[in-house]
Amino acid sequence: MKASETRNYIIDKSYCLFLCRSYEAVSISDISKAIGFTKGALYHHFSSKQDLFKAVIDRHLDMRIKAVDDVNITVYDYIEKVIGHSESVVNHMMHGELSTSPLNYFALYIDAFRHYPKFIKAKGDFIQNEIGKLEKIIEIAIEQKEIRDDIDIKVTATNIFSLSMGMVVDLLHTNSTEFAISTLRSQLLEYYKLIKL
Amino acid sequence: MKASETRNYIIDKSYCLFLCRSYEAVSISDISKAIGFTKGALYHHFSSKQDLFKAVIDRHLDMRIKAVDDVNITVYDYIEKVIGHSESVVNHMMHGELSTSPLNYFALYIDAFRHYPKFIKAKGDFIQNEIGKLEKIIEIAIEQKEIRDDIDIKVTATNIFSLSMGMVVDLLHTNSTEFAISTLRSQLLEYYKLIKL
DNA sequence: AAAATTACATACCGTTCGTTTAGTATGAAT
DNA sequence: ATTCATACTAAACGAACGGTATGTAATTTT
Repeated sequence: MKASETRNYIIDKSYCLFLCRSYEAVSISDISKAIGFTKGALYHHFSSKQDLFKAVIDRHLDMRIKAVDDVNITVYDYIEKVIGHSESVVNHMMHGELSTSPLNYFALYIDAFRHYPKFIKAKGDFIQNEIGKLEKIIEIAIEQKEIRDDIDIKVTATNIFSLSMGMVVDLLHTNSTEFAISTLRSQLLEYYKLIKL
Repeated sequence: MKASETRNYIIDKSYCLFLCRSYEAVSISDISKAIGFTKGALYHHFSSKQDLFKAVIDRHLDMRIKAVDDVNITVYDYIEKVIGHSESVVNHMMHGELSTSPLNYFALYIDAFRHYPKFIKAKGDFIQNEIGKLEKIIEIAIEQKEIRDDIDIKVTATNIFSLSMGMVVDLLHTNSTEFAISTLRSQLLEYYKLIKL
């Protein structure tokens, strides 16, 4: 088999294991068993366990998750987009080919933070950028008289962002994606109701 | 030394280790070194690693964190209480005797979920109860004409709760507790501004 | 004071860890 | 046909893992 194919194959299989258990809890032997190759083969493609883990994170936990790229939309459209995006992310988590709990994704993030230092910075930048875009959207929405002008733009952006993050906490305890998404929708729309003109 | 004292001493020391690394990453030998006793002594007080871990969680991650016990307060007072409570929790995390990142607390929660099943239920009940109390407070606040009566009580309670949870995400990327707390204050007060009469 | 229990230390169990080394088919390039 | 890198297997490495059996000093109970 071609090297790059095998490499990706190993990464994908390892991803499942790292996702469902922790970095330390998954052993090289476990992975070797899962991929159907010996440990030697594994070390032919990756120099160490950490090297493999980094490859897994790069491939599967990268910041490709951009809900919004255009700032020329209304706040209402932004909220709709965020809901839609959250829905697809959650569905992918829960009902994807490897159905797992959001808890596991959280745990994988933390493992990434701990074993792949550059990741925590990337994630921070991502959030900062995401809130920045939202501020821009709110600014425009005020000019366009979509929403009230007596609100604090920065804080409002943070609030809306926090609400979408709050869903994650929800998901940790309720196992129904439908409920979590509908809660998120209610929360965001309630907030929108408060700020709209 | 008395048994119960030694036991608590071991729990406290283990707590530091489990907090800063993960359950799997901390070995019995690590703990043995940290407490200055041998492994044999350790297994005299605890029957297994998991048994020790459960004791750590029971002692240090229990649900004693109740910001509010009285529902006969205004929404404004509730918010002030939550801010004050969050402040003390965060300060304990960051500037306590063992100064550590909120990331570690998150990780410990997840470890507790994974290795101490009853914990996830307890935490879920706690959140449910917390939001329930908040609903009651909001209900009264509407009757007392403190806040608007055209809001959805359940959703509003969830929103306020989500905002305080959002701070945690903040803390994962900013290392300044002052900033995180002042952001939380701004967020909650901004929301209060929107719902007050 | 004798007996029994407690609180620890010492030494070791079998297993598994991440990693390395040596060797072997395979297929392309010369 | 021979060379040579590639993609893998098999086996072993020392270190560390969680856990236990046995021994002993100190304390408490009788």
